[in-house]
Amino acid sequence: MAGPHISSEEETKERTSGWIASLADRGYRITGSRRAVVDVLAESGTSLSPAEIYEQGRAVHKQLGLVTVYRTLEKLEELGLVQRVHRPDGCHAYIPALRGHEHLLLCEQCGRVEYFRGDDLSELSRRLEGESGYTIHDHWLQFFGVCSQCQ
Amino acid sequence: MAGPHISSEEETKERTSGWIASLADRGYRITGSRRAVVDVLAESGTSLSPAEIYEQGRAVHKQLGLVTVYRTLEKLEELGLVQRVHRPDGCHAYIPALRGHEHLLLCEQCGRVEYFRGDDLSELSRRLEGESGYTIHDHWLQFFGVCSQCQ
DNA sequence: GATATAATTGAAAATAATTTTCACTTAGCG
DNA sequence: CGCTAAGTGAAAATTATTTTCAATTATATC
Ligand SMILES: [Mn+2]
Ligand SMILES: [Mn+2]
Ligand SMILES: [Zn+2]
Ligand SMILES: [Zn+2]
Repeated sequence: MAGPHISSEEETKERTSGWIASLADRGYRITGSRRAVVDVLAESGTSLSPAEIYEQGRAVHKQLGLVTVYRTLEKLEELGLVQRVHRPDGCHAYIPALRGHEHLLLCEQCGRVEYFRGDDLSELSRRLEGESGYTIHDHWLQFFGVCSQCQ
Repeated sequence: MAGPHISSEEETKERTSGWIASLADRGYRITGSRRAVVDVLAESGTSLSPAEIYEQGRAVHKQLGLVTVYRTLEKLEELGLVQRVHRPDGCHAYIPALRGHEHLLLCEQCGRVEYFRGDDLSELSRRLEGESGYTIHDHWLQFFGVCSQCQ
């Protein structure tokens, strides 16, 4: 059971090419604008809003439009590659999506995002089902704190 | 350790008067508009968006304005009495705030909200602190399912 | 490599959600 | 009762997002 882990440069490069391949597989064309959005978000260790992706993406592809950032996020989300992060201070930023049974550890200062596995909430879940009469399908678990860089 | 629990009519009445008292204590005036917003949200078993509060609130106080709904929510939030709920499908709805160490169980169908206690994530939290170098301050835990009514 | 064509683009316009402005009203104190 | 600062709703302004549209371009086919 591996602990939370900042993605290495290797891994983010793989993520970038994987997302590009997924877009192509689905029949979407690979354009400079889409490449820019993918590059920026796949290689970011922190969550980014559409406006931030736009800003950073223009460094890669200067004619990038904000509209295309929205449109590309929509497609990446549909492919299950990115998702919104929910935070107390706002939920309009995106991250590489959780894969399988994963949860988040978030830095309150810098927005850094880490992924972890290995929680076991099945007992609690069963207890709640019994007490409430709900059929439980899913859960979210997020920890908030300050990363070592920010301390 | 009590299980999750739909608030009784008694309890929601108390919540309503408690919120009104808190607003008054803080020096805010008690108006028909504020009363309407408080009534609607304090007595609701489901999360409500500002527009829904506005709509329901007009049944209580017909000249209520949407602006005042926003302004009242802002004050109730500042007093720690209400908070936004975060859901996969959107985070613009409000609920009576969690009190102390509580978490949510949400119905995916009807929006019903239940509160529970008694999770223990301290071991997991310590493990993550050790592995990540973060100092963890807080966590969110939410279960999603279908309530007994909706099944 | 050239060509055809449907997908994609960015700018501008439209829409939706929220906030601000403002002239009028009123809750709550004396 | 009055006084007055706080609060109101309508309308305007702002912000985030989506839609429209004419021009461009990625890719399949030759
Ligand atoms: Mn889990
Ligand atoms: Mn907890
Ligand atoms: Zn940090
Ligand atoms: Zn339900």
